[in-house]
Amino acid sequence: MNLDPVEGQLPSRRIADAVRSLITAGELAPGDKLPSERELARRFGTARNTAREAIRLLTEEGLVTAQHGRGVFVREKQRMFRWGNERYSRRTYRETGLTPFRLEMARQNKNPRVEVTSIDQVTPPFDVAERLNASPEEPSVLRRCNTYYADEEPIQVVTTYIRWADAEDTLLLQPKTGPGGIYGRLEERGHTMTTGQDEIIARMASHQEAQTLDLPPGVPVLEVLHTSLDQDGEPFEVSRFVHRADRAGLVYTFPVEDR
Amino acid sequence: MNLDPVEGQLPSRRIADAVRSLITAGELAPGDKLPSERELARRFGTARNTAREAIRLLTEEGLVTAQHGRGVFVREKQRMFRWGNERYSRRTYRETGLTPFRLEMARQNKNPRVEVTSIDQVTPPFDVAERLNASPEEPSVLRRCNTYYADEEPIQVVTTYIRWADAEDTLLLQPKTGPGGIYGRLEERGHTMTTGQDEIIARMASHQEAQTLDLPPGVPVLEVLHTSLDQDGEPFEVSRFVHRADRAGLVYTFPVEDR
DNA sequence: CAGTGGTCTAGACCACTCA
DNA sequence: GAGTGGTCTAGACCACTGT
Repeated sequence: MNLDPVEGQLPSRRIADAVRSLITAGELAPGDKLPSERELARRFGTARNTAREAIRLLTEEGLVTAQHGRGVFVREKQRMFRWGNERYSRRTYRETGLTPFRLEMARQNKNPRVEVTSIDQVTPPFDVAERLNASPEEPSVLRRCNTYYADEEPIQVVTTYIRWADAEDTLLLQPKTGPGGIYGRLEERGHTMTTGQDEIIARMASHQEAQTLDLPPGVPVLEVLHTSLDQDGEPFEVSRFVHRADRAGLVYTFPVEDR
Repeated sequence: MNLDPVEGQLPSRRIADAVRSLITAGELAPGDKLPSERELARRFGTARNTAREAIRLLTEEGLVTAQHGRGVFVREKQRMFRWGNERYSRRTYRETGLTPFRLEMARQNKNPRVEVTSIDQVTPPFDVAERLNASPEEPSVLRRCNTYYADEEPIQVVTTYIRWADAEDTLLLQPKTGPGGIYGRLEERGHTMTTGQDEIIARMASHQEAQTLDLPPGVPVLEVLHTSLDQDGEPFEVSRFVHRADRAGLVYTFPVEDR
């Protein structure tokens, strides 16, 4: 492995550049182990901290990932889960009998599992209250928190908000919401999803999210704030999806109106 | 400023937790200056590197940002630029006479500028070739690279790919593409955008992107790979949008088909 | 057990900002 | 020029992994 040639200003950058070019050149393939921090330091004639700083730079770029006691490895390209407006298509559900999540898992040959982590009556966060026409100052909504697993790996965390008036005395208060899921129960309350709106941002994960999603450092999250509008154009459900961005992508297909 | 109470295992975590709770409690407002690294180290009885590690953790979470020679500051909440399927609405363009970018800039009272950084005939990257039905092994496409600025701050980098057969001998080879922009010229070649598809991922920026976009550390990018389909369902244009994620959000509104 | 990454110490010099 | 973050050194101990 040739690790000498790179010229540069800072020692840490020189080490990072040298390792990065090995990776992009394919000499270090995904899954390969990097030289240890001590070894890099020795070869470049620096202190271990300096080699460590170089590794940190590469980690931040998402190129490598460290494993305690084992080594630093070139990150594997992960298969992507794809979500988007198809997530709300009733046709797909009727044709396959599968929820969008289970359909995607079947496509990828993974074992799906959904864990309902909490169901309670809460005061909605400001952005949710705004979109749901609910009071941000009293416990006006039902909140359902779910974690979705693929082969026991956490993939997405979803928090669903429904106005309390629509939720009380229904199966929405139970973990099992019955046939058709939450949208089935909401139809019985007179809300049919007619329009969807997804607002998407990317950001670094909070401490807690990083733990729940078992996120390696340097991986951002994709956050989708979904609002369901019914036949009267009234919002009746808001969900916040948090995906780990190295495993999830979104796809939206839309007509472009002419006039 | 009360910085003592937090208990925890690691000194660096304890410092980070203490500062984080000051921020979330509002005692340190956006724009406020944190105590210096040396001061934090003194108060917590640690080495400076340990306080520095705490700052690094907070930077990674996107909570603070360091300015060389000035200090570390609580990050300002930035106004969001919102993009999405409205980006391709012809109606908005006809009603306002503004491109989506200029419209969004006008809404936010910012000065728009578009810089065409290159126009050339190239071999398309694999993902583009796939979506555009173009050969990935010969210079089969025109590539146009643009950087978009708001008040002279780089906001997004856009790379547009068009099959060479559709582009040659047109204004698409020039920086100024004429009335209606590139879609105007492509209509003259028989392609009217009828359907759009946006594929969205989030990731950390590459070295070069971080420089072009003037990205602070710890800020991911949103990448949108857009494909335009014409009246025959044939793809005729693919663009890759790279946005800095702390300044940009996406919004998609879509009908939910019933059957 | 040896080797790895994770964290910490106690210094040092540099580049930048601001009064 | 005083104070700040940026980088580096040369050690140290710990927790985890594999043989």
